[in-house]
Amino acid sequence: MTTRTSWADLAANSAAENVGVGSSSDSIKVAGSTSGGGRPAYVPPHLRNRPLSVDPPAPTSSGPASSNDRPGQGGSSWAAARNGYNNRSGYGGSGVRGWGGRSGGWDRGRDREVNPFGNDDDTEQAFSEQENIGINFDAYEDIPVETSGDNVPPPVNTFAEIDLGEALNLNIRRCKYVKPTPVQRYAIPISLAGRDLMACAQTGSGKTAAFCFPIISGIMRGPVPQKPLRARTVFPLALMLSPTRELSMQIHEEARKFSYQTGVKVVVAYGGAPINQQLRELERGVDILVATPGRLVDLLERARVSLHMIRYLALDEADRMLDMGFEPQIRKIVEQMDMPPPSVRQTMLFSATFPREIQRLASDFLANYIFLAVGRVGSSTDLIVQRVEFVQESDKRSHLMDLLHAQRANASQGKQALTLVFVETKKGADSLEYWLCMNGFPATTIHGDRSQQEREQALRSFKSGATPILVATDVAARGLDIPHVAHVVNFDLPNDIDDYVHRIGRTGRAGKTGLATAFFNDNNSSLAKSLADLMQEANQEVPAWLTRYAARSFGGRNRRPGGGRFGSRDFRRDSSFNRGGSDYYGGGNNAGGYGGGYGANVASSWD
DNA sequence: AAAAAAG
Repeated sequence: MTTRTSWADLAANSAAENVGVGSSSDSIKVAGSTSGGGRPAYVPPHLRNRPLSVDPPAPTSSGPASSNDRPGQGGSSWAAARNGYNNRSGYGGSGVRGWGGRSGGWDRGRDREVNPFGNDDDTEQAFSEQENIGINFDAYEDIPVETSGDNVPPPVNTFAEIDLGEALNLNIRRCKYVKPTPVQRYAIPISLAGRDLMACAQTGSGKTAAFCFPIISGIMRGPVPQKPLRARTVFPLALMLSPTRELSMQIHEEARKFSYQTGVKVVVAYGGAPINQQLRELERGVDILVATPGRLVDLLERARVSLHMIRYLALDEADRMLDMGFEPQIRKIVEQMDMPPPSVRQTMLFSATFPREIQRLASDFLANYIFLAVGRVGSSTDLIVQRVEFVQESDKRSHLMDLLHAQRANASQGKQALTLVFVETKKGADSLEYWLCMNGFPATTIHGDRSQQEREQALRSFKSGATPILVATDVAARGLDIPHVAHVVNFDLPNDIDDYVHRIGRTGRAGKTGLATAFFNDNNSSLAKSLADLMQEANQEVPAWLTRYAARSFGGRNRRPGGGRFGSRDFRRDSSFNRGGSDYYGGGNNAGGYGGGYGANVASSWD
């Protein structure tokens, strides 16, 4: 019963820190102010753009100041939309783009760029009173970083050292990014140098910005492309692929912020949504296309999109994109359509975990690439308390109920903290959701059998706190940034430790503590070893019974030969990489840039 | 074996 008590406490604490669930905000962000005196907390950069005050970002000297830049408030034009090298005209059949020189407030027509920062103010203000999360950049100093490859460009320490262009710099300020994160410090100079990149890094640490900034900047500086004239076919210059629709939407939203008033047009295309609207967006011109593979293939086969002019290719969650299910599709897009070869385009792959086999596949897409692994001090994982409980299948529901009751009992302000429950199957998700609702716990569910509308509605309803419990399959495991998730429950454990890592990474974000509870039973014995190792490395309490399980079970794919390590080592440095060995992860024992304290599976909350 | 991704 002691464990039960500690659960309740943990859940309550986690809940207490996460009660700031807004009533209607879809994008909750944290204060970018100084620490409240607590222990240093890591705040992902994309969560830092919460205004410090009601005032808009300080205008720069480059243009006349305006008190606000929201649409409908008149023709503010303080961001230099045309800044020297950016004189791109509307190609792709869209006519002239009119963002820069708009005249008045009446022209909210098709060429009016909606301010992606505009809608945040009201909701953000409400949160600024409740939260005071600090950004601890000192923690970065200790982060182990490994680079390999020829002539690796040196990292930078500030955005000022990088010449990204004035419009982009302005957006960086609007996002309240003060200083580049480690992955940005390394990846941006590498990308600006035109090099291909394979990077291990977490989404939450500014990964999206790390590949967006150089791409946007490169497009702005690059020559205005002479695109082939082909009716109804568009020729994007950059392609960003991701494994789920929601993640593509998220990347699109981020990229829109970064490219605001740069003249660079970002369009998203994914399945499950009416294609006609996406086609219309494309026809209005596209520089950066964010897409999921299926819809993109559709567009390519209809010849509505051509990859002929692609200069930049970015794969997010690259290890997922190249796993068994996705690989043929990705290969088709990258190798069998009209995309320029690796030596002509610039390719960037990002993922938290890079299994050796995936690295091998990925290297087909790259030319003389640089491998980058940005580690993280162990303390970051301390933000997530991991618990494992032995629960038989038949007891799972009542066990979950106990957890939820404890959370509810301890919830402050009557506001239930957000709980994300992962299950193995879509059917299981529906059935658990139904059961929870029947038992008085407002829940919703997200999985691949639901319509896209239902999926998006579920996510909104969860984020807003209307249904503070979200039952999800692995569709929600990767990359999604859902603020205020206090508790991740692995109702069914995944078969792959990497999936576990991605799942628990949905909590413990934005410097908040998070709790991750896993239900373990005989069905999960193959995961025992890797789970125990992972928890051990993250300084978590490993139950004795789990250690016993780990000792006697062999976990197939999850086993890490040679003691295993976090999969962030360049497989090219492995002398055995061309022998076709069966190692899942590249690797020897701590042979690389990571010291001893950074061993197996410390990937933890990485995306 | 399941999930995701086109319709």
